[in-house]
Amino acid sequence: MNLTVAEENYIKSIYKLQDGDQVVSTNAIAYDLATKPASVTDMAKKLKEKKLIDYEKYQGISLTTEGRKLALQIVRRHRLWECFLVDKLSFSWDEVHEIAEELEHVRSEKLISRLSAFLGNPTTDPHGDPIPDAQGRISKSQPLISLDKATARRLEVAGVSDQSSALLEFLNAKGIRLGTQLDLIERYEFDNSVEVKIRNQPAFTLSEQVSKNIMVKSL
Amino acid sequence: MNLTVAEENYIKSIYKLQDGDQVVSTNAIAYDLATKPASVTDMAKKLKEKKLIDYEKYQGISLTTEGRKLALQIVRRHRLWECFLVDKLSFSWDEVHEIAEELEHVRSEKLISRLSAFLGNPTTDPHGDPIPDAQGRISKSQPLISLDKATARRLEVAGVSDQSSALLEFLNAKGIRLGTQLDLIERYEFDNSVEVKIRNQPAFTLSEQVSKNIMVKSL
DNA sequence: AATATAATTTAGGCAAATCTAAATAAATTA
DNA sequence: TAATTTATTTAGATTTGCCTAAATTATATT
Ligand SMILES: [Mn+2]
Ligand SMILES: [Mn+2]
Ligand SMILES: [Mn+2]
Ligand SMILES: [Mn+2]
Repeated sequence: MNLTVAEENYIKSIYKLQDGDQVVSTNAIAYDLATKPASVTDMAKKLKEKKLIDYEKYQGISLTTEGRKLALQIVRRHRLWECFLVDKLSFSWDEVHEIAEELEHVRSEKLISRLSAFLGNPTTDPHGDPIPDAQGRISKSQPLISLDKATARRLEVAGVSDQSSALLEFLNAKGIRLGTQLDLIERYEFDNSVEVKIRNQPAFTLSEQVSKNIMVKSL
Repeated sequence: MNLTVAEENYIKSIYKLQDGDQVVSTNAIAYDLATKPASVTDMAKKLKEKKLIDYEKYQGISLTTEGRKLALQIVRRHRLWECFLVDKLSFSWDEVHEIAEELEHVRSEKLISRLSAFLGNPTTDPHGDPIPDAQGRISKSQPLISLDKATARRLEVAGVSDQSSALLEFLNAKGIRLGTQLDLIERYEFDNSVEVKIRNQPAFTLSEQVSKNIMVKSL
């Protein structure tokens, strides 16, 4: 199956938005890809033709088994390149998405398997997201909870659910990155803000907006 | 100046074929890019519009100063990626061109400067070709001669002028790579073949076809 | 110089990926 | 339920990059 760059971007977007096996709306895809709903309808017809999505008009879109398989390969490439940029080229986690968005379209089995080996076959990317293996399998880790719902006192940052540069830069500034250990000091009911502390640093407060997007595991 | 992938490939091809400042023919570009002369004419009009080439119909094509500047950046990206593939991902020199042909189109100043630093700011690629610096300057090395014209006895392989997989694989098989030191044993006038020897190995003969494409410097 | 051949350009078309505006269907609200 | 709002699709265009076939220009050969 040979996909164009545009087709790959659609497949990946649908995969991301599906999150399980719900059906995805035309509008949601258009918003995610910064394009127009009419364009999504056009592409939906093509992808259905290629048997990569299930689609009946007005009924939403979902990936076929074949489509999901391809999506996982694209996601794998994207996340491996993000690792490369951070681990080898010292980019920070808020700078890599855009570049990986292009690198992910260079298709070469050998390139990707070698890149993966070169990086030590990582299983998560710089944002804590899992990297599918060459067969598209995702090793399931312990389920994460968002910081705004956490109850345990000792926590470790294991991911971010919003990957906008805005959030990532904010977290950079606060000294929060993947693997950072946090003590949960207090939760304020009034605005659902939460006070946390990093070892050897003064405590500080995070808004619900922020804490909702920080995924943690308890230690 | 924002170029499409197709435009970048044309600019790079013109740069390669120009080799100095000759004018390049429609046919030559079509052949190099495996496309049709009519398509080249179409693109020539667009690139002229963008002031990247000088072009008057029937008079051939040449890069403007601006066009050459862009070409050098593309060449830089291409060759740096080739270095990455060989030095870091252990590809052999006959496998990297195709992949670099795609990677070269990922445009990010920062990516390329970091990649270059990561590789130790190399000045030649795995085929012995020079890598322009960020300003497009090419450090001129001592001029190379092809093996079929060499006279000195002790030689070092410093490049290949034909980069087809066929030649590169052949050289691999013979144990000839960049930096290989050769003793020139004999040149046979009859067919212009040449007998060479690698240290600690039996001597062997190379056809003119082959020796023409091996660039050497004398030691 | 006339003719033949080769190189190049033009004309006309096609496919991919997008768009805007208008039409239609679905969902929500009164 | 009827009206309104929202979501989605269709119709019709545009841009980019490519193609084939035919016309034109340049070059080489007699
Ligand atoms: Mn992408
Ligand atoms: Mn990521
Ligand atoms: Mn290319
Ligand atoms: Mn090269």
